[in-house]
Amino acid sequence: MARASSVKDVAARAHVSLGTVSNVLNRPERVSPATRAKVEQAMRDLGFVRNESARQLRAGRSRTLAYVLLDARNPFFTDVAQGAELAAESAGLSLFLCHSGNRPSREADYLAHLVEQRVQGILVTPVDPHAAVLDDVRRNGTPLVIVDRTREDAEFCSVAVDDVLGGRLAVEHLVEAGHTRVAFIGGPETIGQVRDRLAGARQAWAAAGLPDDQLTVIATDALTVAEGRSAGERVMGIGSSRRPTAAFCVNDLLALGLLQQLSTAGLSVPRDLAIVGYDDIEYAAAAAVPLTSVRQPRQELGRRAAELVLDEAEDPDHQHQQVVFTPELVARRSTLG
Amino acid sequence: MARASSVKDVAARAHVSLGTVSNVLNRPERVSPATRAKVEQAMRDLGFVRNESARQLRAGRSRTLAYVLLDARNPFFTDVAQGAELAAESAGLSLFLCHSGNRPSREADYLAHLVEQRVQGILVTPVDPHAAVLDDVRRNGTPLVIVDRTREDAEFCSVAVDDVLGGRLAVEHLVEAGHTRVAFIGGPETIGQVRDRLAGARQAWAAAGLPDDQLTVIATDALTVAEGRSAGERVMGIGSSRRPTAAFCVNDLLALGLLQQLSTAGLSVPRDLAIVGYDDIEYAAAAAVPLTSVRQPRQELGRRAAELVLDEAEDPDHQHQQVVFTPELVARRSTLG
DNA sequence: TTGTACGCGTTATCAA
DNA sequence: TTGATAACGCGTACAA
Repeated sequence: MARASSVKDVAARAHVSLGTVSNVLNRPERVSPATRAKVEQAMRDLGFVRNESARQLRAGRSRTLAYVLLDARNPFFTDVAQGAELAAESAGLSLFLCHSGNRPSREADYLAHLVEQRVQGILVTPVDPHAAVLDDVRRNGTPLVIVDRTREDAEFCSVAVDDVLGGRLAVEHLVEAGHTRVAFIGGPETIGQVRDRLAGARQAWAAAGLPDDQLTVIATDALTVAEGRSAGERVMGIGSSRRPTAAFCVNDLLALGLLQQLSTAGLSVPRDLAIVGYDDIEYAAAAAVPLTSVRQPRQELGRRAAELVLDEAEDPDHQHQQVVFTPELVARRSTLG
Repeated sequence: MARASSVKDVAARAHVSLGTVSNVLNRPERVSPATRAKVEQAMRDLGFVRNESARQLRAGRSRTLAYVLLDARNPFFTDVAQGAELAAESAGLSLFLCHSGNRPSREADYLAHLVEQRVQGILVTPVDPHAAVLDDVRRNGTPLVIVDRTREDAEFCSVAVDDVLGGRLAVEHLVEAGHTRVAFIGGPETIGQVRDRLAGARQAWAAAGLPDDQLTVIATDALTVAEGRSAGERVMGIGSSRRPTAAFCVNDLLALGLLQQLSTAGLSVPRDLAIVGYDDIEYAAAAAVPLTSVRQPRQELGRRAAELVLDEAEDPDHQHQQVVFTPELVARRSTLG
């Protein structure tokens, strides 16, 4: 396949100068209709396509945003991506999704590549929000916004959801329904979300005057359906006199696994065990027993993150902000019997 | 924030010429350890980052692949993306995911942008495999592979799965289980997959010597959970003497919706209705009643597509290939009672 | 071993 | 209205 044609080729074919071709592209009003037609014809003949690398080299800035995410298979992240996509589109930009698969090395690869590409801005849900790679990006001057994670220092913009509040909402809901023995299912605690939601759960529990030891923590190794099933086995292993009557799962995948395990074992939800999930993914409402869940404004999260990164890119007086959204409980049959 | 520093800045700071800096980057063996150290120190001091646009302009080729997909929220596509990601990684490339959201205009935007970026190659699951935008990409010389769709002409490489066979496997499985009234649920028929799987279903049905009118087609407007629920209502509206005893759904989302609708209505799966889905997404095995489903080698699909696009990019003698993978039925409780 | 000079494709300035 | 030319940052052939 021959080398793609350039403005120079177009100019030659249209018998005009290179500057005129450029004018046709960038200030068409300055060029006479006749020559413009000639040039446009030449472009069609040659199948001319602007070379974005050259434009960018010249302009010093690109027309793309990127979102580096942990796991494209988790609907939470793809919804966030969708929100960012909409914001990017209305700013006339492309959004590239990069899938780190939870691996620090691949995440670092992508970040480095994006910085080298001089993208306008990067959104990232990092494996570890304190990793030095993020600071490297900052030092190289590429705007970066942390999504769904937070850092104590105010070196970056971030958008997140109030997970402590989310945990509180979930447990308050169960307490109001009269439950006095509840299981908290989730882990590992290295994940900030897990810690925060547990903290919120404990706040609500204490506020209701319930004894500490009636809020059982069942630790999992990951936030997956399979772990949910295994947690279900452990819950059922608890003697019935001490068994919780409700469970709060750190995310919907766990809740779905738990639900499946219970119905396999012939138990009924919510009669034998009420369940609250977290994230309100599409499959939550579509489960065999529709799942009560804590909904996060996912699209809004992505949209706001994209706006912040653009502000950082364009406004010299940009101030970093930590945006915190408010979650909301959606009650369904898994707690309403 | 100041302009990012260039090789020129590094050269000035290290008191060497610009060519030497370039040598440190590209042929470090040619430069003496002493000056090399000096240059590397200057790079660190300035936070120097190569400008990929300039490199690419010079080199004429980029270091990225892209996958333009229909719906990032469908696990099928993200699994394909994962396979492509692995292949890209082992070739030392980045893979950018672009989400068209099933909209032809956004798909066209992305394809145009990628061609302008001169990416090494594009994988695409197009809204319409016959759309002219694909031919435009080809004419501009960017290698392109069609994923999970096919075209009759051999203008492109493509990777797909044998959907006729998949349809046959599903229905053969139901026939072997003794079902003689079966519903085919899916649509719209503008989607090639729907047509092919239906064709396969009919083949198997005819081969078993069963009468045409006992294979009922229930058309849906989309392949979503919500449509599955609505299909469920329609199935249940059929008088019990004529009601199918099994359903074959064109994808797992439909099957999950159907399953949910049935259990809401107090019917049992598979006793009242056996269900076969398609795709074998993670949630299929995790459903309240684990779903029998037709599995496609999704990661393999992505991996192979990436390999083909790289071959097209690198081998001047490249021949287009239509790769067709073989699906496989995974039997679970939704048909095994 | 190090330095100089040119070109990649585009855009913008300035002169004609 | 159109044309000539410089510059963006990098890589490389060639000269010193």
